[in-house]
Amino acid sequence: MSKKLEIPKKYRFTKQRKAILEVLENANIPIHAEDIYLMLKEKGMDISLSTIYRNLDMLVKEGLVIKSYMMNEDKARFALPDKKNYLVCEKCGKIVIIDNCPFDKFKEELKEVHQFEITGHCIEVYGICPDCQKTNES
Amino acid sequence: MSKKLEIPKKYRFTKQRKAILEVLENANIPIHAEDIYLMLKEKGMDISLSTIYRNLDMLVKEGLVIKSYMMNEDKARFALPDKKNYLVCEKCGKIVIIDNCPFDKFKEELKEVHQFEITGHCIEVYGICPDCQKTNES
DNA sequence: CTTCCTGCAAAGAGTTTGCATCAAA
DNA sequence: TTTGATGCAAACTCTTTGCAGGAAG
Repeated sequence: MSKKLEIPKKYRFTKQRKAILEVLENANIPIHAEDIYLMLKEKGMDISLSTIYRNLDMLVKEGLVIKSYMMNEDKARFALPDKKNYLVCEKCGKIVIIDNCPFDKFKEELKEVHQFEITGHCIEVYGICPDCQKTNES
Repeated sequence: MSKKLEIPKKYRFTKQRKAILEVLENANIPIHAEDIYLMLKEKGMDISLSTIYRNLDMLVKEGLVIKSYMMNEDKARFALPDKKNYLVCEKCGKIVIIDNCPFDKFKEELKEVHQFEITGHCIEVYGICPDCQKTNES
């Protein structure tokens, strides 16, 4: 489905970069820079947060990674492009990825109305997840 | 179209709050806290940034204002709910509000697939605006 | 070898908080 | 009056940057 992530040849293939990419590939929701840091620390890797930020910046610049912020959170989340559309439960914070995003029709309409040449999008939807609908305690 | 903004009665109606709301009502795109600060300063009002942040927090908590972050920007933007869906030009940064968001059909589909009770959404679309399409200099 | 990358520590930027004062109600 | 709201300055958190040492090619 999603093509394998490749670091452009103009960058060196260091073990830190490799590790960061692996974490992103295994994550199934957008995660924080610090999550990556902690996961790698836990695996016994000695990496610094600034290395993670520097590499995430590079990946975002290259279009390989999507950076986003969730409502009422003030730290960035990072994910591979196929995880950029998500549902968030307002009660428990659970995140569910929306795949097969039916956004393309919408995109056509937008293109005509605003004459923008559309290059990308990011959709964030809020709601109450099935579990939280059951437990009706605020 | 959009209903008049009302501060819930449990809060006092101070001149600072009134001023902040006015700025948000007059803004036609999501703006930064500092934009509000500068606009009010310019009008001769003596207000502090922390008051602005405190009031924006309150407004967001009350659901009267939407907080969002734009890609490659690390400061929050605030807007009335009718301006939460927008197009951003990747070249010049121009922001165009999407109104009559054709998102409702999509919403139904999401509801069925994920069984979330949808309460809100925020769409960010990237592209190249008509002006930047003409001037083909990177 | 050369150049890019990393880790560390310090700096920056945006946002939040404590506290005394002020002003709605 | 009473109590919530403000302004100021200091504190915080996330992110970025400078620099010297390290590793990829």
